[in-house]
Amino acid sequence: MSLYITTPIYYVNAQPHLGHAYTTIVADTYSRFRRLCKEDVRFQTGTDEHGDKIAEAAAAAGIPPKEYADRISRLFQEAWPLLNIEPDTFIRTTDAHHVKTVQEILQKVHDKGDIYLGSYSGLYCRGCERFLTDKELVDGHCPDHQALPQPISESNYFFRMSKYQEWLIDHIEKNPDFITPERYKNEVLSFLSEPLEDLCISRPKSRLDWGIPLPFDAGFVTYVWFDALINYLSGIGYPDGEEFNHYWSVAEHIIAKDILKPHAIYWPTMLRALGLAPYKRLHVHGYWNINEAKMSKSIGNVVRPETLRQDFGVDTLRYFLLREMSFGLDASFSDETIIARQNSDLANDLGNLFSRSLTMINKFAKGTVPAPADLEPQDRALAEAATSMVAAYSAHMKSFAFHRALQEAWSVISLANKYIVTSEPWVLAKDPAKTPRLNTVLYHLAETLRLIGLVLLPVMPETSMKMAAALGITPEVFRKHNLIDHGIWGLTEPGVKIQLGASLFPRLDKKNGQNRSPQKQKVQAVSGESIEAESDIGLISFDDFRKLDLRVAEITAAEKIDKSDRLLKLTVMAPEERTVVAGIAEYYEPEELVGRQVIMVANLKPAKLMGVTSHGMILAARDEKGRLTLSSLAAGAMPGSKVS
RNA sequence: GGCGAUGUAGCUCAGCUGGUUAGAGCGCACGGCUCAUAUCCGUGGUGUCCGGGGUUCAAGUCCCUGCAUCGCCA
Repeated sequence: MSLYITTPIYYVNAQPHLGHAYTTIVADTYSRFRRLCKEDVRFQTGTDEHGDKIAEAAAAAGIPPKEYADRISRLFQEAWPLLNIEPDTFIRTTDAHHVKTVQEILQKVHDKGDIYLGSYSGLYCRGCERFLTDKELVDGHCPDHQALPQPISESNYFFRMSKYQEWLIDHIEKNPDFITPERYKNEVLSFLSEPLEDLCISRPKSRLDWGIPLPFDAGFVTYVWFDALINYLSGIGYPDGEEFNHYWSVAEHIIAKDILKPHAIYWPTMLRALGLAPYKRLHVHGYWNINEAKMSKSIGNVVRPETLRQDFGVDTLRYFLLREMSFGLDASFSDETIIARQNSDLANDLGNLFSRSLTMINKFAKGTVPAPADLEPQDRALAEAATSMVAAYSAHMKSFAFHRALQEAWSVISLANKYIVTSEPWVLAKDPAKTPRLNTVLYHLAETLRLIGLVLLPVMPETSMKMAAALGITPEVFRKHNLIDHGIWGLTEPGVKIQLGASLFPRLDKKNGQNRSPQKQKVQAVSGESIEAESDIGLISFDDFRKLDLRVAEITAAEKIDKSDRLLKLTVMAPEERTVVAGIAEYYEPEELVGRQVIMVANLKPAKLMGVTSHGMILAARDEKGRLTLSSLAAGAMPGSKVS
């Protein structure tokens, strides 16, 4: 069996963040899983590089759009190997063969009569890169960008999407797996219950130059979806080529729920117009909420995969993302939850099972896996559980229930830990007469670990390799292992030497992840220069803001500090009495300060300045002449009241 | 405003077509073991299964209604 799995191509207006990483890790894990089932897999990801926003960002950076796209695209290409993600193809919408394919398809659909010239007038938001309806506006402004949309009237080309509406409804209803999970299928059907409008697929060159020109009208470029979606075809060599014939019928797309409509409605109708079969399946996942806030570029609480890798390691990150989210639903990400997973699931359960089992084989069987003797019921129970786990795991992996698949593996890990306690190998080891029994127990542990290591390969490739290596399976041999031939009990050859290594997973304390600061999120390009890839760099999240304890402070006393020109020692009520040192002596006399209310950072670490310890910082700003002017309130407030 | 989803232990959630004392993991408390990464194993408890009404011999599970949260559409 073959399989073609894709992620969306990511728009190069943002650096890779957790959302991109999740989708791509899912695709990588699924690819590795199907390969582990001996299937032929083609895995594609890439970048989407045309459009207003890119042109504008490039202009702002003073470089050509292509150069800008090159830079950001490279960030994606470089990010994936760091997370052990191994796509077969990385497509870019600026690739020559993609451009050519898009034009061929446009021409074909145009020739067929499914693209026509129409006119459109409305209010256009540059931030959204689209026209807004009156009902979307809030006080005449775009609700997402707070900008005033511009009235524009223009001719444009439209794709006759409505023509295929009935066919699409029918196709979705006849193929229950076409869109999963079911909630998203229902959402699409609900949307399709209303008449579909035709899709505007062009922009006049006068307004947007950075795009693929329409082959039948040089005055226009194609817009967003007709360009982007076609990557799924151009990446496998449409219209001809063996790869295309081989892979298109088995295409499965993975997306986040925000681009459901283009993938579930635009794309199948485009394919229908082209005379192609629709893709096989569409897998839709939810969002990661970070520290309980919605992850969003505009809020700025994005998490960089690279930072996570440094803080927790690739395998922990991959395990966490797949174990914590049930595919399709939203999930929460926080340092606390990932650390909890690492400590309880990975270090305590798996890591410790692995460690204690290998140590016992080393101590009680001279470092080689012994041959099993007569079996007792609990041996059979463990072997049976491990074997049936492989089947249950596979079924869940096939249906994108990654968290369930992992739960299956962990129930065997838990059983193996109980098995050790009930069989007490350390007691057996003291009595030479019990050596056969001891050998049976140790063999069963080794074999259970081999199977666990095997099923973990798609999720945690490094850990899986370490486990195999420790059990005496070389990387060259292990790479050839698969679930069909090796997912069965009893393949460990007695006598194989084990290799003791370091712990699989360290236990973490809460300090991990704490070094993640906004400054560290600046991404370094290979050349070493820092790129302002998106507007949110340097922004802090609301949670960051909440860390600040800003309060109204009333100055009750002020005096100059000896030998300092700039420092004043202030006594403030906020509401408790504090001493604060402020560098405002050049601009304010002590006596004019008493009674004033200012804004103070109340939870700044105390610092000693010219021998006086300051417990806070008074906020001030420079005026146009460079003089400091103190912060103040428009009206009086209670000393100590919170500023927010 | 229309459609839909969700609301179960402190937290995160599982409970298929209604059927014996409602479950898991984490956290918490106590006990046991010592091979092991202060890890593992065992025991324990709490739940008005969102509120109200109804169908049924029997409802967390079906119907109606109210509330809350969320999503899509307008």
